[in-house]
Order: sequence, then structure tokens, then C-alpha cells
Amino acid sequence: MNWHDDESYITVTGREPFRFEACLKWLKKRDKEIMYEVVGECVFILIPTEEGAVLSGIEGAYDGVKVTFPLTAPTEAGKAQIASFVNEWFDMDKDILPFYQLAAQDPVLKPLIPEFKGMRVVGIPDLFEALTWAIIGQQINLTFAYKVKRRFIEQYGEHIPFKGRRYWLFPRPERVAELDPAELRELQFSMRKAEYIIDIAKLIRDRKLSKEKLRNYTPATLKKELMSIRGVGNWSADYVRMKCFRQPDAFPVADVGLHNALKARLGRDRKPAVEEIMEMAAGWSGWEAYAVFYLWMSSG
DNA sequence: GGCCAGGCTAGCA
DNA sequence: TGCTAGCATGGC
Repeated sequence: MNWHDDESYITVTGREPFRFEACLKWLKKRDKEIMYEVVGECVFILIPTEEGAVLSGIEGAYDGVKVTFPLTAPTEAGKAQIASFVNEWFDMDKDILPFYQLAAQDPVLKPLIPEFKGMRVVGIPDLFEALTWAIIGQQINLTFAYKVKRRFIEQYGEHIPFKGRRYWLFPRPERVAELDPAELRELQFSMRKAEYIIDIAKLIRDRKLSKEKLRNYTPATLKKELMSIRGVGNWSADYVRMKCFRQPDAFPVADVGLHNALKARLGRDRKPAVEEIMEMAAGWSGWEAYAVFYLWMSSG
């Protein structure tokens, strides 16, 4: 990771080609998201550090981003943690040139590259948040999923107000582990999802599950490990590998958003079957996550 | 009003 | 190993 301390702000540099403006397009598209707020060309988010949560404003810089601190300035150590979060959120260290090389040979992906060049898979660095969001999003439409997520965060998260808006920290596993499924039912979680999420919170609270433990697993082992968690199937495991562990070969092939994007790009009147998608994706090998993300971005 | 939604589990053959 | 009912409700 490459970052620099400029006293009142920090800069984090991405590996070329990196363009924050392209990532910002994605952030703006998720306008029902509650964990961050886009104001103009700047995204504000509460970033957890060991010295507490720090409200941070992130905007584009020459070959990376500039991060300012509108409320309280973090210490040197805090800045390092914030730089690390930002670097991870935007997958800034990844060398994505191989993806562009294979995309140039691919009829589906090729048209997307000029439009979104420099865009990274925008991630979910926190494992509990990534798993919870994957489970909330299963088999319900995204509009409703965002409503449920909002209720969950407003009920059990903490926030800091700034300029008439609230900036949230995702509910901590220790808090969620204490809940009764009935409490989440009131927020319109299904009973199953309530159980899954509370169980995962307990696993994390009891140190049986952590990002640090899983971080160095091979892709296949990580997927197997994630799928051993109740409520996490094929799609969710790949979604979390993609958004939290940044493994570019993660391929949530059953994803309805992917199906709809392909239908639109191919001009079909129905969604392609999974088998057909697998054939189409033969050339995406190793970069399926980026292919999926660029396709998500291209539609809807 | 009916089909679909960023699927998963458990039960069955 | 492969198939499917049931989940649970909102969105459009």
C-alpha cells in the first residue's frame, strides 16, 4: 500500500490504472446505501480505527484519493488504519491490467472497458457486514434489502451526526449476538435470516470466525470454509470472497443482477441460463469478479 | 394481481 | 449427486 501523510489530510495512491471517479459512479448508483454519503464528488464515511471512528471525506486525486477529516484529525497510527481501509475498500493495490488484456478479447466485456476504465470492485472490508449484507440480500429485491439493512443499522448501529446527516458504524457482532431472532423479525428479517445473522455474530464474538483467520486461505479453501456457515451458500460465499477478500476469481454465477445485465447487454428477451453463462465466462478465468462488477455497473 | 427478487436449507430419491 | 418445496414479503 502506498500512502502519504500531508498533515491535515492523507493521500492514498492506487496502482495504475486507478480512477476514483469511476468508483464514485458505483457509489452514486447505490443511492439507497446508508453506510456512506456522496456529497458532490466526495464520499463521506465513518471509518473504524483503534482510536475510535473517524469521519472521513474521500475525493479523487491524481492517481489515487485524498482523504480529509472534517471532524477530528486522527493520529499517525489512525491515519495508517484509515489509509488501509480506503486502500482495501477500493481494491487499490490490485494490478488489473491482466483483466483489461482478457477483456479486450471478449465481446461482452470489451465495450465496458473504455467507459469504466480504472474502476475497481468496490468492497465491504468488514467481514460481519459483508456476510450480513449477503444474507439480507438473498432472494429479495434490492430496494427492500436496503430498507431492511437501513432498519438494522439504525436500530443496532452507532452514529455520528455531521451537517444534518448521520454517519453510521455497522452494528457490532457483540451486540447482534445478544439479540433474539424475534427482534430482527420486527425489522422484517425472515426467521431464517435472523437466525443466520445472529449465529454469525456469535461465531465472530467467540473468535471462531474472523477475517484474519481466513485471510490467507486459498480461494477454494476459503469458499469451502464460508459455505460451512449456515446461511452461506454458493452465491454468498463468492459474493463475500469478491467484496471482502478481494479474490478476483470469485464468481457469483447465480446472481440475478448478473443475469439481468447479460440479458440487457446481449439484447436477449430472456435471461441466459447458468450453463450458457459458464461458457461465456470461459475467457474471464481468474477475473470473474471484475467481469461481474463491470457488468453490474453497466446496467440498471 | 401475479411474478419476481443480488438464494439457502433440509428432505427426499 | 441431483432435485425441489418452503421460506417470507415487498416491489413493480
